Amino acid sequence: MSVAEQTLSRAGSDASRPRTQEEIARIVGLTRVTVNKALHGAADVKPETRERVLEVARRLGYRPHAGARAIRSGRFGCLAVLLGTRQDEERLPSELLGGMQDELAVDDQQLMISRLPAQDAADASRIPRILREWFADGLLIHAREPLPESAAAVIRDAHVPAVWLAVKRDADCVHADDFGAGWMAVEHLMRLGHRRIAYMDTLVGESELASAHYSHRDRQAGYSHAMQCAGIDPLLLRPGAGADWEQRVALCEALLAGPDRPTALFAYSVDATDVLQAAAERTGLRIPANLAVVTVAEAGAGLITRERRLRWTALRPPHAQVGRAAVAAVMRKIDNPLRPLAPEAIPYTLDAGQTAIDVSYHS
Amino acid sequence: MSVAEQTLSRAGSDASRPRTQEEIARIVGLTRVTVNKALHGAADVKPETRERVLEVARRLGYRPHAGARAIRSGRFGCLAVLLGTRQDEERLPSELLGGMQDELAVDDQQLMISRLPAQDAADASRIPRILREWFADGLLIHAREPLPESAAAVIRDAHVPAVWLAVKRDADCVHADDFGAGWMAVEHLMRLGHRRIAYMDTLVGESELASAHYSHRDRQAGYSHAMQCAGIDPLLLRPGAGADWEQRVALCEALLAGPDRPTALFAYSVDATDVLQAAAERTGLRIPANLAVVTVAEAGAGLITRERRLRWTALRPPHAQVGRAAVAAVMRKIDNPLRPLAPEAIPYTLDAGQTAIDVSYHS
DNA sequence: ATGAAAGCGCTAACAA
DNA sequence: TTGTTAGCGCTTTCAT
Repeated sequence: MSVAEQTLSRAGSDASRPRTQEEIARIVGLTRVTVNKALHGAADVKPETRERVLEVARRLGYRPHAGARAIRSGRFGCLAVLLGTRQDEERLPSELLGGMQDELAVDDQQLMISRLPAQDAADASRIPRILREWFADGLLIHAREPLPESAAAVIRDAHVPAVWLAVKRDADCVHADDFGAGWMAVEHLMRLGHRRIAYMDTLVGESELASAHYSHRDRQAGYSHAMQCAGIDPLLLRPGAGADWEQRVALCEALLAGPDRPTALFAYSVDATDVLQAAAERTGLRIPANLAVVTVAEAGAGLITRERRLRWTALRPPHAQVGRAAVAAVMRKIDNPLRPLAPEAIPYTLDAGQTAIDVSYHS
Repeated sequence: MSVAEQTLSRAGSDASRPRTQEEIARIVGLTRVTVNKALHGAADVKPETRERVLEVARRLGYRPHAGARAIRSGRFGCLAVLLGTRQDEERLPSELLGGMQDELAVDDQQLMISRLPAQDAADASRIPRILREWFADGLLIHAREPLPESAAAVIRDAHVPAVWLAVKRDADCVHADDFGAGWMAVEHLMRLGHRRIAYMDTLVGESELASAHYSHRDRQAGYSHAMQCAGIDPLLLRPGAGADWEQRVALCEALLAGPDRPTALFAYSVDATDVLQAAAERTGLRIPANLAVVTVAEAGAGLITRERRLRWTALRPPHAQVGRAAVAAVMRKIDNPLRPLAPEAIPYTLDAGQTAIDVSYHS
C-alpha cells in the first residue's frame, strides 16, 4: 500500500497515526538503519545527522512501536494484575497500586489491569485477553478466594510467571503477616500493662473459620500464641455471621459486664469496633479510659467519634510493601521462571493512635 | 540464532517462552500459513488438519503474540489510564475502574494504568513509557488539577486520542454533573417541604474557590440556582480551609442556633457532615428529627452513628457511569481522532437514605 | 486444501 | 559514517 493510499484509507486520522523510523528516514534522506542508530544515540552517527533525525522525529511526534520492540526483545516490559470478581478482590487498594507503581518505575515497567470473568467461564471468549494472548511478561493475581477451576487452568496453561497476592500458598505468593499482626497487638497491649485482653472477629463465625480468608485464622492464632506465651488464656469473641447487630452487641456487652472483664481488646476489623463501641456505651465503659482497643484498619479509617474524635490505635495493612514486594517477585520470576519463590509475609505497622493507654491510667 | 542456541541461552525458562505458529507448524508438518488459518478457523483448512493444529497448540500453551498482532492490525486493543500525582488523582475509585472494565469488555479491550511523574519532569526518562512509546490506542486522563506543563506537552505531542476524566473542558471530557447534584439536593428537600435550606462546604474557602476543583463551584451554583428559582435566598456556609475544627463547628453552631435556622442542609461532602453533627449535638438538634441533611457520599461511606445508625441521604457520584462513558468516548475518538467530542456530564443518583424526612414530621 | 511471498516496525550483525 | 541483509511473529494475497 502506497503512502498516498494509506493516507486516504485513514482519512482524517493522520495526526494520531503512528510515525515510523521509515518515515523519518524518507524525510531526512537516510535509511531506517541510520535513523534507528541516531535515535538510540549510537556513537557512529555524525552528530549533525543525529540532530536532524531527532528534530524530524520530534516534529512528527515519533514514538517507537512497543509491539515491534516486544517482538525483537522478547519482552513487553509490562506486568498484569488479574483481579478476582468478589467485591474485596475486584477493588484494588490504592496504596497497593501505588506500591506496585513505585517498584515498577524502578525497571520502567508498565502495568495492565484485567478482571476475571464473573461466572466460571467455559466460554473461552470471556477469558481476558491478557490470558489468551501473550501481552504481559508476568502476572500478579489478586484473588483472596480460590479461583474458579477454569480460570486456574487457563493461568497454568498460559505458562506465565505469576505471583499471588493476599493468599497463602506453598510458593510464589506475597501477603500481609497476619499472625504477626495478632502477636503485635498483644505485645503492644501487654507493654501498656494489660493482661486480660480479648479478641473479637465479627465477620467470620467459628464454623466458617476453616474456609475463610487465612487472615481470620492467622490473626487469631497470633493473638492466642502471644497470650499463651504470657501464660494467659485467650478470650475469643466470634459471634458468627448469623448473628444480627443486636445479638452481636449483646454478646460483647456480656463480656464487658462480667466481673473480671477484659481491660483491652483486639479487633479483627473496624466492623468489630462498631459493635464494641455500642456495647461499651451500654455498659457505661469509655474508650480508652476504661478499655484499651487495638484494631486493624486502613490509614483512612474514620475516627472514633463517640468520645472526642480519637484516632484508633491500629495495625496498618502493609499494602504498599506488599505491592512492591510482589512486583519485585514477579520480576525475579520472569528472569528465572522455573524456580519457585519462597512465600513472603510482610509485617503490619503499628499506629499508636489514641485508643490504647496504659492500664495504670484506667479509671 | 538457531533454535538450539535459543533454548540454550534461555536455559530453564523454556516453559514460559512464547510458542509460535512456526513451532506448531514444524511439529504438525505444515507451514506457518496453514497453521495460522487453522487457528483462525478458516474454511479452506481440512477439519482433520485443523484438529491436529489445535491439539498441538493447546499442548504447547500457544498464545498469539500481542505485539505482532499490533504491528499488523495497527491496533493494540488497549487503553491507558494516566493518573495524576495528587492524592485524589492517584487513587482510582474502584467503581470507576469497574465501569471502565465493563465497557472495555464490550470490545475486548485491555487497560493499562500509568502514573505521571511527581515533579514536573523535564527529565524525559521519568515520563511514563505509555507516553514515550506507542503502546495504547487511547488515553484516559485522570487529573483533577491542570497537569504540569511538561506533561501536558508530552500528551499533546504524543498525538494519542485522549479523554479527560473529572475535569471540565471545552471538549473530550467526561465528568459528574455537579451542577445537577446541587439542583437535585434542593429539589429533593423541597419536595419534602423544606424551604430554608443551607449549603455547606468545609473543604474550600471563598478565596480558593476560583482555583479549586469545578465541583466546588458547580454544586454551589446548582444549589443556588435551585433556591433562586424557588424565590429563596441561598444560605452559604464556607468556613474556608484556614478555619480549624473548633471554628468550623462554631460557625455551623451559630447558623443552627439562629431564630430562623435552616430546616435542612446540603453538604458538599461527609467532611461537612462531621462538622454538622458536632454542631447539631451542641445545639441540641437531632438529625433528621430537627434537621434534614443531604450530602454527597460514596456508597461505602459510614453511617451516621450518633443517632441510630442511620444511612445518609446522599447523592452518589456516578463513578461507574463516568468510567463507561469515558471508555466509550475514547473508542469513538480512536475511530475518528480529529473530531472533538462534546463534554459529557453524568448525573448523580439520589440515595433517599434516612437523614432527610418531611418537614411536617419535624419536632 | 496447502503453500509461497510479502510486509508490518524495529534492531543486530555485518559490510562498505 | 552510512547502508545491506536478515529476522522477530503474525497475517493477507495470490498462486499451486
